[in-house]
Amino acid sequence: MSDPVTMRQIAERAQVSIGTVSHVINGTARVRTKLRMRVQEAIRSLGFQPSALAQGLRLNRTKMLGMIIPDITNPFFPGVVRGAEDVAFRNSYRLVLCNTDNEPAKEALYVAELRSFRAAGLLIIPAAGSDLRAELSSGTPATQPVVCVDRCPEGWTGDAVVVDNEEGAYQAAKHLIRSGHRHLAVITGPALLANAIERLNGFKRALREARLSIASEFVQEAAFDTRSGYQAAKRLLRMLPRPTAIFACNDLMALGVLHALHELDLRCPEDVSLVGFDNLEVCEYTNPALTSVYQSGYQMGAAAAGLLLERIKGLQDAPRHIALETELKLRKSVMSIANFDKIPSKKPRRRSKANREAVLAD
Amino acid sequence: MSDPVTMRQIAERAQVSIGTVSHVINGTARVRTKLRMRVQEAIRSLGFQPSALAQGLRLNRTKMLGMIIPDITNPFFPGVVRGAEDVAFRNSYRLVLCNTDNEPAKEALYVAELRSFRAAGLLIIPAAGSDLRAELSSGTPATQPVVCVDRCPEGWTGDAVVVDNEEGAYQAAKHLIRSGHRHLAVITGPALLANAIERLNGFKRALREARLSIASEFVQEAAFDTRSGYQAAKRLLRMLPRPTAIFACNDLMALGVLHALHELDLRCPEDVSLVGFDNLEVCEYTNPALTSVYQSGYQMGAAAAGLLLERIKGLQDAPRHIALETELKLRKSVMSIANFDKIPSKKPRRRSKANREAVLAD
DNA sequence: CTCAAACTTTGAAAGGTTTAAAAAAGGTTA
DNA sequence: TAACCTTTTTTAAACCTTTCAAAGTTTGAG
Repeated sequence: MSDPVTMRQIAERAQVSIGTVSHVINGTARVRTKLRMRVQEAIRSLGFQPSALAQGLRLNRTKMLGMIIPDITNPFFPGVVRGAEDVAFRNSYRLVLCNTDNEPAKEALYVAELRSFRAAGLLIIPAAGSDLRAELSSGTPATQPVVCVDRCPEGWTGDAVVVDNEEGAYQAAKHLIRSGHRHLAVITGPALLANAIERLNGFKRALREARLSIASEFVQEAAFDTRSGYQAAKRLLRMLPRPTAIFACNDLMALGVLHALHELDLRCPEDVSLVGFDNLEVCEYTNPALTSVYQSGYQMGAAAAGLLLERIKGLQDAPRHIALETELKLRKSVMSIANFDKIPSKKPRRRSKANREAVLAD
Repeated sequence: MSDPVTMRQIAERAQVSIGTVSHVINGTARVRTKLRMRVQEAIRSLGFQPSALAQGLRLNRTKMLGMIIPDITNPFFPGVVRGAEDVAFRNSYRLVLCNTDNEPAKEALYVAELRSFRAAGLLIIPAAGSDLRAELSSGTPATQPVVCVDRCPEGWTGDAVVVDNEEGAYQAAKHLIRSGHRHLAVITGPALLANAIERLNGFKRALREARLSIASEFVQEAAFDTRSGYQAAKRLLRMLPRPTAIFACNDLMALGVLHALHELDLRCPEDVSLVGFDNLEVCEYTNPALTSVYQSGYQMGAAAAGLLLERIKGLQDAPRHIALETELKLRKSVMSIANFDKIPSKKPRRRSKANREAVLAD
């Protein structure tokens, strides 16, 4: 009742050696029916569960996958984690969750620890500015495969599962341009993050193709969170001429933009159109519902875990770089220029001039 | 470079026995300065990291905490997990994350596995209808403490960290009543979940105190998710007389209500007021911004992990039942009856009669 | 009926740590 | 300097599996 059952006890009960028990359990050798039955019966009646620790020690690897992410509290990541957990679970692997808060030091700590724990493999969404290669170089990568998820650190040549950020952003910008916008602004993520850069590149490509130029102050860097998105929006909306459309490189920042717009008494999409990236659930419920570039965190996590497990099972290919597709989800936050004359006049709830300036002065 | 450094190698390098190395590392015995220095130097130069597996096997416990939750994808849970991870991390414990999807079978599996893994303790948000006591009874609870989080299974007498659901719901209902509402409806969570029951009780207490009765069909059960909240709302909004206010026992269901309202061309809060529970981030961005009962998932997770760690360190108190406070966050989704005459008339965007009926028929 | 071949089963080591007990070293006193 | 007490260091077992090599058993052919 109190202490867990070990193979030794099974062996005693079944009157066989421990080795035989192991062979029955793992099918590592033929065992005559009679003994096999006895062992199975003993296992059933005593309720044996092998010690994962002893197994790990002996085999020099566990059934644990390390999942290192910036912050589970960021609504994009739970989907990724869940996708990974689901495929891990189906293969009887488990997930150790680690939040780095984007601090390379914490990331390095976790990597070292998971290695010492003989995690079977690592799924990593690298911290901004992390030097993953250095962190990994002190061990045997052959026995502990690593797959980068969502973004790669600079110079990463290993496996990775990401999303086609460039194309997604391109589609977003193109949609705005097609809708007649000519003064586009963009709020990018941290310049250290590969996905932020790719999205910016896609955005710029669409402008280039449309022969539009972009003033450098219309490219504002923020931190992929609501607060910094809000601040960046405040900066942008103060400019003259004001951009008529903003592409926020993720939805959290788009939320910040919405907040800023509201505070400045500007209407979306009548005064400023907005497109986000990620297509979080919240997009359906914002006011107005947010047009956004869909990417499936779940699929990304699942694909990454799938690839990682293949590597664990010994797959020896060249490193793979899997880029999932995105899809622009149209909602209500973009106004077509063709409709400009239909914009209803503003409601009188407009703030007093003094008040507005106060807000702008922020 | 390739294989991890073991104590044996440290011992060789420092010209001492393995036991001495262990004593230096753990401070389990006095070691003369000279040897101690040699050992420390060896550790430094070879870069030793103890094998958590070997330690776990020897000590019969690891530095892992099992965290079992229904689904990390539900936006309330990431905060809980993060709170737990933060305090675990500060105490050099790590978290193994397990999603049960509210399936007791999956929960039981995880519990058994984490036990076999010698997790130091378990943090569990029980699945609906789980019999945790049974799952736990087959092992030695003394060595593996368990803390229930967010809700307790029926008859649970162990440690728990929850929120004062009853009071939170009471405040929500009271707010609606004070605002002049008399036809209140409630969308509850699964009747198997303690927190759902408590919230319903709080709601009913407020009604009782105000000498209001509630028709049984104004109490609709849903599953704490958006979809079922939407369906419950559809049922409610079809009734005559229609409730003038709805209390949704969590925000996800409130989102569903918002969706239903929109589809039926009813306005919130002019036609129907709405209060949610959880105060998710999304409440700020919905249309209208959602009044909701705040509870801190982060604090709950942190408190639970704190208590669990105390138990792991040997605290022997009577079981604790910690209930955190809630706070009603007022936003725009509740209309005061005093303002009823100020409601602007509906805009002409109202659907045609035929269309409306089609929607109602759903 | 014997012997070899094929198949089963067992024994023991290994994996890396902790720790109780034994051994060794160092120090003190007579 | 011997005897004795402390303090320091080492030894070896234990934790629970897996697995290789060795020992044991069965089978079938001659």
